[in-house]
Amino acid sequence: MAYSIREVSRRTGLPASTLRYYETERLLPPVPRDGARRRAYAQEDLETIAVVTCLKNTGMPIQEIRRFMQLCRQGDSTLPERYRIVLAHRRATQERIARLQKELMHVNQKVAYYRAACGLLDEPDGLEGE
Amino acid sequence: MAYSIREVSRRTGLPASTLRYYETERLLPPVPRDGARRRAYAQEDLETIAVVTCLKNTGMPIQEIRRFMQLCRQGDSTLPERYRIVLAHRRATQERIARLQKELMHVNQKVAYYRAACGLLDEPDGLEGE
DNA sequence: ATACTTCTTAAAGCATACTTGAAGTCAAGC
DNA sequence: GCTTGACTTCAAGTATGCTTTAAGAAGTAT
Repeated sequence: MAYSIREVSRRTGLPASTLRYYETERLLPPVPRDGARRRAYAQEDLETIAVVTCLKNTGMPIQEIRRFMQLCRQGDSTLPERYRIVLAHRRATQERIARLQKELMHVNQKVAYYRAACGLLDEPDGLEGE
Repeated sequence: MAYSIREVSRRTGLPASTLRYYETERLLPPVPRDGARRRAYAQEDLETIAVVTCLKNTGMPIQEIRRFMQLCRQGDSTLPERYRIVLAHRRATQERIARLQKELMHVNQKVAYYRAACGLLDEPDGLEGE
């Protein structure tokens, strides 16, 4: 039921150095060690890492992730604040997506422009794979 | 028909320091100067800045933006390469959006979890604005 | 028991994208 | 004519998020 840092790295796709970094930055709780002072991750730690990764992938800065994860370790009294944080973060993420989609339309216009412009050149092959 | 750096900053929302930085990084062509060696941006430069901003907002790193903008200044012979770049960039942007949307679902699950968990507490007010 | 591998910590280093500071130029207002 | 304010360049500094290095400990294979 305990995973080495190597195994966790394999499962999460995160380099071991990053897992150590997250721990020193207190995004993860102090991971229990084995007899040789090596990290022995529990299932629970894997789930914590998944949450951190989700927040990171949605653009939350390390500082805020630390804040949130610390609240998680402080029990039910922090539930309302955690709720406010995830609500605000959902909003922020929705706005990021909306902004990306808006910019994507500009990129699409560029694609259309270049497709037309290239079509007028002497048919450069190998561009049909789209 | 010529804009001061201050005016361009106001129109684009980018700090003057960033406009200078983009120029030294050759994301913009050398901007023409007035009699006092001050930048006098033309309409064309505003459009160039808009393109740079679009690429930046969609996550393209400075290096690649420089590459693309340099190709733009090299004439029609670079059209096929520019086409390949915008195609690849569209793909990358679509993938980024898709990944964000996937992670957003996880965030939504967190929101639902915390809404329920908070509902079981003594009704903390001021959270209904969603 | 000796070598190899994998881990440990702490500190330093790196990449990216700007931002700030210092020292100087120039036109305008008082 | 002197100050003020907006600009100039160039170099150095900052913030974020890791990654690498150095020095060492412990378990494993020969």
